Amino acid sequence: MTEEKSLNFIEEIIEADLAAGNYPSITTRFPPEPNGYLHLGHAKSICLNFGLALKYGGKTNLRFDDTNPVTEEVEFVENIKQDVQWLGFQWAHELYASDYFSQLYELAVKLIRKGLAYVDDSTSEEIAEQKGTPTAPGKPNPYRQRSVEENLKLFAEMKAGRYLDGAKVLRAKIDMAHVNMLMRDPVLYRIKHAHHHRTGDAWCIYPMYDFAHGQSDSIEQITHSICTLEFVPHRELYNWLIENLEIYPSKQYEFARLNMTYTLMSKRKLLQLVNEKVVNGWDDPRMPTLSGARRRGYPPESLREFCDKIGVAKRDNLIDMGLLEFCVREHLNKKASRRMVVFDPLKVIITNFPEGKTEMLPSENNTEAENGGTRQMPFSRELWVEREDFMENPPKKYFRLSPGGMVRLKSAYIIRCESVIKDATGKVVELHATYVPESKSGHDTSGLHVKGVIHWVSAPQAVPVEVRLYDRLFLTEDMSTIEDDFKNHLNPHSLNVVTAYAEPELAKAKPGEQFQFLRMGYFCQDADSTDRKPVFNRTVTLRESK
RNA sequence: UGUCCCGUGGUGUAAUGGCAACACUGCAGAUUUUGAUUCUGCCUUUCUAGGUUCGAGUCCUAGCGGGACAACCA
Repeated sequence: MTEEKSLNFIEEIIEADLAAGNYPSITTRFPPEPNGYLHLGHAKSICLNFGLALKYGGKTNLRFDDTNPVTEEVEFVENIKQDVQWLGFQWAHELYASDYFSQLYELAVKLIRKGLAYVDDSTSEEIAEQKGTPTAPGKPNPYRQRSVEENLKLFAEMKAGRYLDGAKVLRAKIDMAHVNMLMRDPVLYRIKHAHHHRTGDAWCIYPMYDFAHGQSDSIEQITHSICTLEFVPHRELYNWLIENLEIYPSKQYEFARLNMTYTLMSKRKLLQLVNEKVVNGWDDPRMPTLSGARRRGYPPESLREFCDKIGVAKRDNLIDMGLLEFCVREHLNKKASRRMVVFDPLKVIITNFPEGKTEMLPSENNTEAENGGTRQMPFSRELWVEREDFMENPPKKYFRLSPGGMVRLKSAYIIRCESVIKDATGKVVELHATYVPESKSGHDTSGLHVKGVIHWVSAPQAVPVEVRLYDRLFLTEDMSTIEDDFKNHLNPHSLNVVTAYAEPELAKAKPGEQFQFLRMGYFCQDADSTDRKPVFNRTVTLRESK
């Protein structure tokens, strides 16, 4: 019980802060911008932020970083909330950066009064040009010398809608020659005559990220503001603003974002796949989005376990998709009921089984679950088996069906292949077999020992189902290394739809229900299902060893 | 030709100056009415060079390598 898991670097910081009495308790936040759907990378951030608060008895706010009305929508807000809850977390407060627009405006005025911000009439091109480069200093322009009074008046006019988009911006007055480019008089406010999803047309000036995020953290008294590595250079500005605004000193810490093999985490590129209909929406099971994962059948606890396993550090990483699949299988193995479904059917006639007779055989739903129970499967003279489970000329170590060979039909009988029926082209169309009556599953007195066990479905009772077989979205392992269009790397076989024959019990399944199709993988019933045709998504294949 | 961040098995993550470990992957074997699960074993690791120290993956310096930074995006 005393085995202690080592701490990640953020936990170390928090424990040190708590031990030093720097904070009575911690407060974190998860700050998505509602301009797209959440993906696996966000799951890492969510698990981190909410997990920390849970572990140390603090709280976590859900705060939408909605300072750019042009790209943000209510639809995204709703889906983000749903995804966070699905992952299993509950926020202390649902908040919006836009809730603070008035306070933020006052803070900007305060900065102007202190002579630390000015209104600039330059175009964005001019500002970019004056900014210099990482190796060359920027240079100030004349607007930098405007008086406090003039800046106050101009900023008020910006707010009042006196100017067109892009005509003016408010900038911090720091140092145009600073080594950190973000400190070269960063833009704080820009004019956008755009409708905001929450504040409507109340505002025509909107704060930039750097003048909204840290200030929101401060207003909410966030103790540990955790973000990804690309914000490291922003930390200096984050602290500068807090200090000069004289507000609650939240502190920013950065960790490495999640990268995974054969996929992308860029919201912009994912949006492109959706818009160009490369995939069927944000929740397409091939997407690395949380809604895609949910639809594909990934249990939320497996995602949490995954986030726990990958850890939190500061070095760039590329996590094997196989690790996520491992976590998914681990949970599904314990939860999912077993069913038999034949994907590529080959007819088998049991020649010594009476015509018209149906025998009901019990089969275990899940031996891994404590009370998995059993279901009844019809057995009859005509069966479907997997075409792949028969080989006319089998190699040495093959232990499925072959001419004259025996195999166990799972939960049923041992059968022997007596003859192979072919069509004119030589294709195997049917197998004739005999069954061993004494070999009935659970009551086997035959004394036979066969190595192979295969799944099967009774042909007359078989129900056709649509099965969607998903594979990796991209063919390239590390998508961060490509230099051409990412769409060139799409896997043309990422979706393969087949009609399969299922045992009748499967017809009772409901959307969202998860199964293991014996020897075929884990599957989840899709919402596209109809009474006529149930649809199943392949969540993940079974592990396969030779 | 800048500043900042980061270099530990194939991939991740630990080791907090004192025997380099855990997970995933891979390989081999055992069990198995799923070639699944389960179990056992094995392979493979501190970027380089100096320095400090009784002792360095850990501290210092330099080099090398990777990443970030020049949106009125977040």
